[in-house]
Amino acid sequence: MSLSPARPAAARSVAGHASRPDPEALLAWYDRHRRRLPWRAEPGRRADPYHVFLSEIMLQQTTVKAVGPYFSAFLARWPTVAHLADAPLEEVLSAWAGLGYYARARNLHACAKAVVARHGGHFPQDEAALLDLPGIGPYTAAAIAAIAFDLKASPVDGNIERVVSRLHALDEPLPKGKAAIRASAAALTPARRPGDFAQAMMDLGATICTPKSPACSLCPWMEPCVARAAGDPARYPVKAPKGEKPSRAGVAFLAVRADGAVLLRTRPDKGLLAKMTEVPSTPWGPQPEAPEEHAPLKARWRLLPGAVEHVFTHFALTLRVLRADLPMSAAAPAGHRWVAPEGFDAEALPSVMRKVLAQGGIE
DNA sequence: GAGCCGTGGAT
DNA sequence: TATCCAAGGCT
Repeated sequence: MSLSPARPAAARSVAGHASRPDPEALLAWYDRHRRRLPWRAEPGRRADPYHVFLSEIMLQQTTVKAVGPYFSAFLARWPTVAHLADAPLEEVLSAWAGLGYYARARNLHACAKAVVARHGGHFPQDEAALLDLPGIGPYTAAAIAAIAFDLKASPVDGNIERVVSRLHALDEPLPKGKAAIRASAAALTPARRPGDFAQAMMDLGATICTPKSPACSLCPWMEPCVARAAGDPARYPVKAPKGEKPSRAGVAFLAVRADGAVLLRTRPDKGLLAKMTEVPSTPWGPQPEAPEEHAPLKARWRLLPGAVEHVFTHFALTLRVLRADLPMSAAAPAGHRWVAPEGFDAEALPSVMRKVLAQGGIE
């Protein structure tokens, strides 16, 4: 790719030519408007690498608002990476329940163990070594390197993709166009305050350069922005069209014992909701299956009114719920267990299963 | 490279 | 209601 020749930072636009975006202008904006977030250090200081790591994993495809309470809870329960490494995986999964993308929780735990085993409990100050850790990909490795250690790294998340593609009017559809965006982002990154620069880019994307109707008049880079000059910044980033989302259906078996305990089991080690807790059900397929042969135990099953609707990343699920009330003498079948509602918080119950329980009036 | 992997809020 | 999307990574 070709870069425009370097010009003094103070250069102003010549007729028809936008000036080069000035990193210092963005940093000055950041110093005035930076968001206060639980995982961020005070201005002028570096954040704890463990805090940066924990927040970055939680923030993958997840909103700041959703992460807040989970971040606080994890930090209170496991104050250091060594504490997290020593925790049982089941406890980490139950603490993560509700946040989604559960492979992150399994990798978070594996990563904590690896940091202790490989690096003596300290995160390596090296992008390549960070990238080698489980659950840490190109974005997160660069983010930790930049934010925790102020190394000259260029994380590219959804915010930065948007900012950079607009800045240069890069219109090659994603994901193919990501290479050019990454190169542009790297070229923009200054040697001074690279960590603040990365966070400034993300804050800019989150608050000014938003997906729809961006607030260009408030943007420190309004003048050099090519998309803004062209009049339609919201067109960027251009994305490849996505396919249809299929539907699946199933029937869940809500067995309730006389004392209120519910029959639960743990999902398989791999695939959707791996190792999470579930209410037993038929397989989820394109067409609902006959429930009889899938019931966990013999009982008088009654169909509850309504259905549970839940949308996963790549399919939509409709779950009808059968309920049966069992006596105290009912034994849990192999692989199943009775769990009282008071014990739900200690279970790794994903949201879809909370919905199933709620359908039976249980919570 | 493309499919898999959650959830909830905004528009 | 439908669609998008939010600090992506793994296989």
